[in-house]
Amino acid sequence: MTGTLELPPQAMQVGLAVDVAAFAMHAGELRVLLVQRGALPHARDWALPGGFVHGGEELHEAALRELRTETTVQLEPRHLEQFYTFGEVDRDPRGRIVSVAHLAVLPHGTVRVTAGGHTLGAAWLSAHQPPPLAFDHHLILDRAIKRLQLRLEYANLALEFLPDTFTLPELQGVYEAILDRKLDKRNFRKRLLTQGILTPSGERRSGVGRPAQLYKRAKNARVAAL
Amino acid sequence: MTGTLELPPQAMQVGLAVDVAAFAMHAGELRVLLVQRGALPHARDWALPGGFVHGGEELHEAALRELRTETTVQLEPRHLEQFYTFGEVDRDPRGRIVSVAHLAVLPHGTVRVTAGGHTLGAAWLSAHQPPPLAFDHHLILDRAIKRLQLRLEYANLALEFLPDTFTLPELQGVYEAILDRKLDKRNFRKRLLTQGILTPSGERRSGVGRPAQLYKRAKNARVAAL
DNA sequence: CCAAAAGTGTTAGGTGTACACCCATGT
DNA sequence: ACATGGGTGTACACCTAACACTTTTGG
Repeated sequence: MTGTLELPPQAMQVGLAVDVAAFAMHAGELRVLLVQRGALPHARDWALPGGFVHGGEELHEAALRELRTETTVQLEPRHLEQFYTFGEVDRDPRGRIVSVAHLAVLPHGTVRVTAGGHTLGAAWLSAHQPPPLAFDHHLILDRAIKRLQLRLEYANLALEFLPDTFTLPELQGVYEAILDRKLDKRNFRKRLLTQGILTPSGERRSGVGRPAQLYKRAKNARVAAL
Repeated sequence: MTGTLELPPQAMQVGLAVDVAAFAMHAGELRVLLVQRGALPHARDWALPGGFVHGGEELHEAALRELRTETTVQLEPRHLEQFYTFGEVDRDPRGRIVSVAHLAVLPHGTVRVTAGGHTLGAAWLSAHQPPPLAFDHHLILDRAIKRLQLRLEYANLALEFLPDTFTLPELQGVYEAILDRKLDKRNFRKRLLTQGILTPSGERRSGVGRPAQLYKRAKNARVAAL
C-alpha cells in the first residue's frame, strides 16, 4: 500500500526527533537525566537525551531507545508519555527539526548512568535548578515538570518513583520533591490511606529513629491516561 | 546558520502535517468542523481539516491556514492549542506522516463554511456522534473532546463559544453540550457568579418566556495555559 | 536518657450536590 | 389564562487546611 499514493508537492519534509525528560528521585530531590553532548551543535552542553526517530519506529519506541543508548539506564521506565511537540522553525540550527517530547519516570534504585553512543557523559541533575541546557531544552523541561505535577494529582504517579515496598514518609518525600513544597504529614497520611491504593506489607524498616510501616501498592491502583 | 551543520545519516525525514478539531455551538449542540475529502486517499470521506506544514511556517500558523483555506471560516478562532501528536507508522498509506493535532474554538455566530481548496464540502457536524472519519481522525476527535472537557474546568473556555454578551442559560448550555450531560441550574449559577468572571451588562434579552439577564466577561478572566 | 523520625485527631471553613417553587414575559 | 423559560435558597455530606504532642527505636 505504501508508495502507491503520492504526497502533494508542497508536503514539508522535516527531521523528526524525540526528546525525553526522565525523572527519578535522588537524595530526596527530584532529578532529571541529562547528557553532555559530544557533537555539534551545542557540544559539551547539557541536554535532554533524545535523537532522531528511525524508519518504521513508533515514537515511544524511539524514546525508549534514546534512553537506553544515550545513557545506559538499566531500569525500564515505569511511565512514558508524550506531552508536547516542539516545532518552532528556528529551534535547531541544522534545519527544521520537530521534536516530540516525552515524560518518563524511572523507579528508585541506584540508577547508574554512563555515557553511551556519542555523548560525553550522563548524570542525574536537579530538575528544579538545572544547568544551562542546549537548544530549547529548558522550555521542554519546564513543561515536563508542569505535566509531572499535574499527573501527580490525577494518577498516582508518585508510586512509580519508589521500589515495590516503601514507607509513607518516603512517599510524602516524592510528593514534596515534585511539587517543590512541604506538605502536612497528618493530612497527607489521611488522604493517601483513605484513598485505598496502599496496603500495609507488615514489615517495618529500620534505621535512625522509629521504624516506619512499609506499604505496597494495592491490587487496583493503575495509572490513568490523558 | 542553517545548512552549515549536517544532519546525521539516520535522521528520519517525515511528512509534517497539522489537523484541526475546531468546535462551535450550533442548535444547542457541540459541533465539529469537518470537510469532505476531494482527493485520495479516503476521497469523499469526512475528515478534520488539515494538511502539510509549509516551509518556514510555525505549527500554529499552519493550523490557522488550513482552517481558512479548506473551509472558508470567516471568524478567528478564540482559542487554538496543540494537544497531541499522532505519529503511528501506518496511520497514513502515503508514508510516514506525523500530524500535530490542534484544538480550536470558534465564537458563536452563524459560522458559514464553504468548501475551499481541494475539498468537496465542509460542515458543522455533531461532535459527540460524528460520521465515520478518514485516517485515524476518530482518535484525534476523541482526544480533542477530552481535552476540551478538561479545559472547560481549568480555564473559562466556555466563554469563547459565545458572543460578547450572553445569558446564563446560554452559558450553561455550552457546558452541557461539551460535557454531554445535564447540570443543575442553581448550582451552576452560584458557581459561575461567585467566580467573578462575569459582569451583568444591564440589558435583557427578549423572546419566549421570561427575559434573561445579559452578562459579559469581566475585565480579568483570561484563558490559562497547560 | 537523648536524639531522631514515625505516628496520631480534632476543628473550622469552604465546596459540591441535591432538591421545588415562584416570576416575568409573549401569545 | 396559560405556556415558556428565567430566577431563587437551604441543608447535608464531604474535603481541605491548620495545628502539637506522644511513641518507638538506636546510640
